[in-house]
Amino acid sequence: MDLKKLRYFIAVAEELHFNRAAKKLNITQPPLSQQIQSLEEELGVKLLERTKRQVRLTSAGTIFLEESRNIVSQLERSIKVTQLASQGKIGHLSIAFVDSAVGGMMVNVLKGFRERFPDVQLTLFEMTSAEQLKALHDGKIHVGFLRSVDPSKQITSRLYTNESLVAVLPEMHPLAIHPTLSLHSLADEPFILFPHHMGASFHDLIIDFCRQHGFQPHIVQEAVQMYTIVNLVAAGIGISIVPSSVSVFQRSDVVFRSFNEDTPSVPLYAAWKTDMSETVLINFLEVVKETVNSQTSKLV
Amino acid sequence: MDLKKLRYFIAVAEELHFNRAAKKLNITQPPLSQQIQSLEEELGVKLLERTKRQVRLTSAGTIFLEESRNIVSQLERSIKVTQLASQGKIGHLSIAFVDSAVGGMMVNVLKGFRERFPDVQLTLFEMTSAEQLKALHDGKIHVGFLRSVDPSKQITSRLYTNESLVAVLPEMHPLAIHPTLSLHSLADEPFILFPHHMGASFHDLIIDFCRQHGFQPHIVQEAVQMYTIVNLVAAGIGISIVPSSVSVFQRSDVVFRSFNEDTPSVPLYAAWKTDMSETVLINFLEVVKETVNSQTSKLV
DNA sequence: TAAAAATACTCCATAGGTATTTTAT
DNA sequence: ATAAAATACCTATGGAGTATTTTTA
Repeated sequence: MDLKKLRYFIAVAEELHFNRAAKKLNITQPPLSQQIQSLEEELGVKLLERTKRQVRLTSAGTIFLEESRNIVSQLERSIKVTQLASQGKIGHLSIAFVDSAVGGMMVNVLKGFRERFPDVQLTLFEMTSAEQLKALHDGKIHVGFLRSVDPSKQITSRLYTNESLVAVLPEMHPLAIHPTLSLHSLADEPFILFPHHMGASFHDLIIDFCRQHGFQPHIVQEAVQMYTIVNLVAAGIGISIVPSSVSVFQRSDVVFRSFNEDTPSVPLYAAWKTDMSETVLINFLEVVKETVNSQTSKLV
Repeated sequence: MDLKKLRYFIAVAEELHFNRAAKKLNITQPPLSQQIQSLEEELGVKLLERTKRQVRLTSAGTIFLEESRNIVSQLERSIKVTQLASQGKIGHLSIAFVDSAVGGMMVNVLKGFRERFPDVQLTLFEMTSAEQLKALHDGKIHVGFLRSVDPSKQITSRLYTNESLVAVLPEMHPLAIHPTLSLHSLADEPFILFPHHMGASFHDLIIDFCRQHGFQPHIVQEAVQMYTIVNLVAAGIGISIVPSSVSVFQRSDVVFRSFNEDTPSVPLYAAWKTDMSETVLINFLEVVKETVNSQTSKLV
């Protein structure tokens, strides 16, 4: 069954005149008659009554006209939807991020993407870096913002930002009176840290940083979310070292202090499955790149 | 756009393998590849990812697969519906009848039709014969059961039944004590009759009947519906003469009495537009004919 | 090397064209 | 006599076939 036949039938049913319909369809009358005949034969149904110098729809023809219109318009709609999907203008994108990334440019990325692709549905997940890598492998998310790279070639990463480290202290802490501090002054402090087993990289970064300055931090508490760590510091459980972007999350009883020393930089990567070539993702990564560029140029 | 392409695409999308899909479609692999290519070109969208020795759907392809399935199944449904309509197995039929016809075989006709064509919707109207002829001309009803024929050739009528006339008397009327009566005994009675202006034939039939037996009936009241007439008789307004089938409508205070004389017969016709060739109507008239035959044979 | 899709090309079915006939008013 | 659909016949596009090449795991 060719959709063309349906269009031809619709034209004849609308004009109730083979010649006019043929003109409208930019063909001549005989092939139109043939097509309608073949359509009727294919259905085994008389659709049109050719009589008394005029064409009339049979009742079955009336029904088939309605149906044909539906099918043709549905096909047109389907084609449009498919084309929009292939251009990444509609569809769905699942995005994960480590909680400490929210404070940075993430919100600008999301705003920019939503502006350019308002009909793409975004689903956001907060996950640790390790959870994100697993979710990427499993195809649960399309893209992640995380702090460690995958060893395999199946995941592609791109550096998004590099942050320095800052100390988090209770407001009443003696060291809080200075605008900056030295790392070794924290040597005897109780530390709250991201757990090693949930992602070695960030944990080890802090430990190494301390070791390079002559001490082994005394860990009294582990916590997964950076904002949990900040809250624990506020409660007086201990102090911590976090990526600088966490400091956008201000709360009472807590202060952030940068170090006199150069700190190691904490990377934030955007990561996606290497073989994932969906246009929604390509578009999203494009917006990510643009956002990074515009932010960086502002800083200059 | 040929629906064939959609079917081909569905097959490939289901098998994710051109050779197997081609086998399933009873064609060879090369034309299948070509058809899919031409479909992709027509849409301007890559539907399938041919890579690494395997075929995969793109996300746009996934959407188009869903859409294609819908379109194909809708087309199949549309064809079926149209075929059923052309066979008169679904659809709609508007039927009118004079009120006095309900008592006769009408109910058997309706029952028989409903049995054979349960998916045809019937709409019933009670109308006078004149109203029915107008409604037939206007295309408001498909078929009518009425007591007069249309002079024009546009309406075809077929005799359905012929009834005799009976008298309707109040129960307490002196003439009611006899099982039958003579027409001339009604010569001085007050008559309730169907109005002349609403359809001359039945009115004139009664008048002529009386005249042939030597009197002019004294009309005290007119009423359109036969059952109204019966109720008026019950109320003591007068007496009347009605088609015998009206007597199936028994009510207290009223008796029906047949005449000693031969009465003129009152015809009941089925009537329809001559150029109306819809199968629902043909089927209905067939059932009408069968019902008449089976009823008649029962009487024998 | 082998499996699978793409390409090359051949053939025929059929859509669409022109010319003409049939049909109903 | 004329308007309109059907029919006859021709041409050319393109769908399906066979044979072969390309690609990649």
